[in-house]
Amino acid sequence: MPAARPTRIQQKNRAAILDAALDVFSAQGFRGATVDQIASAAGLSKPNLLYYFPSKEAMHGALLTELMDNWLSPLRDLNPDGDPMQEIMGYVHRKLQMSRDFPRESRLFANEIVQGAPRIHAALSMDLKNLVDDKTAVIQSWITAGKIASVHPYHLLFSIWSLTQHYADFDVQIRAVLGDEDPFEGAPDFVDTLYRRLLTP
Amino acid sequence: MPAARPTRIQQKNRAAILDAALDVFSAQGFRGATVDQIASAAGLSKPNLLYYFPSKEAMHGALLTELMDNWLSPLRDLNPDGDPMQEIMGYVHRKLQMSRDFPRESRLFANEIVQGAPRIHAALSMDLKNLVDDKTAVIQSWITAGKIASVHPYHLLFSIWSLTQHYADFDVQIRAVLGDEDPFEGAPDFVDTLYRRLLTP
DNA sequence: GTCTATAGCCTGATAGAC
DNA sequence: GTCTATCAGGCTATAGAC
Repeated sequence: MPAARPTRIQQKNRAAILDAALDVFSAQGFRGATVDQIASAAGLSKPNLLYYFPSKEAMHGALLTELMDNWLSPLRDLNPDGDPMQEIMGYVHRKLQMSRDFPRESRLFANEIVQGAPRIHAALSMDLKNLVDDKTAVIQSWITAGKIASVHPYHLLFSIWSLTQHYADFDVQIRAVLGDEDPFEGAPDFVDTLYRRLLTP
Repeated sequence: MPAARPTRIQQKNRAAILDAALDVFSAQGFRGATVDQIASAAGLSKPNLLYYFPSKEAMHGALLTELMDNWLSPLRDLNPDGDPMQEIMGYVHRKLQMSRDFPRESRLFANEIVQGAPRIHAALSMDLKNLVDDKTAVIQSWITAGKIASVHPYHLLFSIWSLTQHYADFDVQIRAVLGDEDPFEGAPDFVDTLYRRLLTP
């Protein structure tokens, strides 16, 4: 018997569950989240939720793998044939926008990585490493060609990740410091200035 | 009856417990850590550990408050009367060193803040905010005096925090990408270049 | 597909002997 | 001060009716 195609209800429930799971996992971490919290956030009973996903671990894993691709797509889109400065600035701004628009995703990964990335270590040292090796080579070629100033390409990427994701991951701290001011008001200007001054040859 | 002064054994055990708790909390977060893990890491039985601290929560709280002061001391030391560029670069390098030498402390705070800082929210919006308001005013005065280039002082601090602490908090990711290379080999040069180019008038 | 009820495990904390 | 034994509550996951 062939595997049945998911019905509309199944698809809708599965999506609602993953959205609720993202809410809870990103706010509490894997261990801090409970299946009950996810179930009520999704508007389902706990056993019903476990009808769609065999375990709490399965939900978490599905989220991580489903989101990993989207998370890395801005870097994947860095175009070796584009204008170097424009490509890097575009990457920076797209990452900052993702921090603003998808803070839950950022915190999901932050939770996982701060605690040693037990569930995505393979993806980091394979997929991520390969992608980064590829793109740092591009950046290095731009440096060699004199299109941008000389910096360590890996640390350049680390700095972009840390700075942009900081606005999502450390959101409460930033808001505690800024008070009423919206963090994302001054951020685009700041990162723009920073990377232009760093990279202008 | 006056409170008895702690004996040497008490002091030694208390210190061993806090060190073990820092190990476990920083690696697993509050919810992920178990009292059993902390106890065996400290070489004590679980009830004995709970003889020194009334609860798991108490250990966590003791760590956070004890470490908060040390964590903020580099910023507190920013000297309004020193040479502006030298003061800021000194702050950057000291923060980077702390990331290298005290990664557990960095991850303890990262865990707490990513999950909404439920236990240190007051400290963030009081102590931290006051300190930051104070120091950003100093930085702004340096900008007005033309000693450093014009940047948003708050976002400048955010960038320093995020970039330096990234090397501790996202250590596994960085090592997965870099392979054998030591992250802290290229980091000091990179951050030095970055902030000099950003801040040179 | 969805529920109520519950099994079975883990964990924080306590009792009480030494 | 330190231990063994254990309680009580919360948690993941399953059983089984509908």
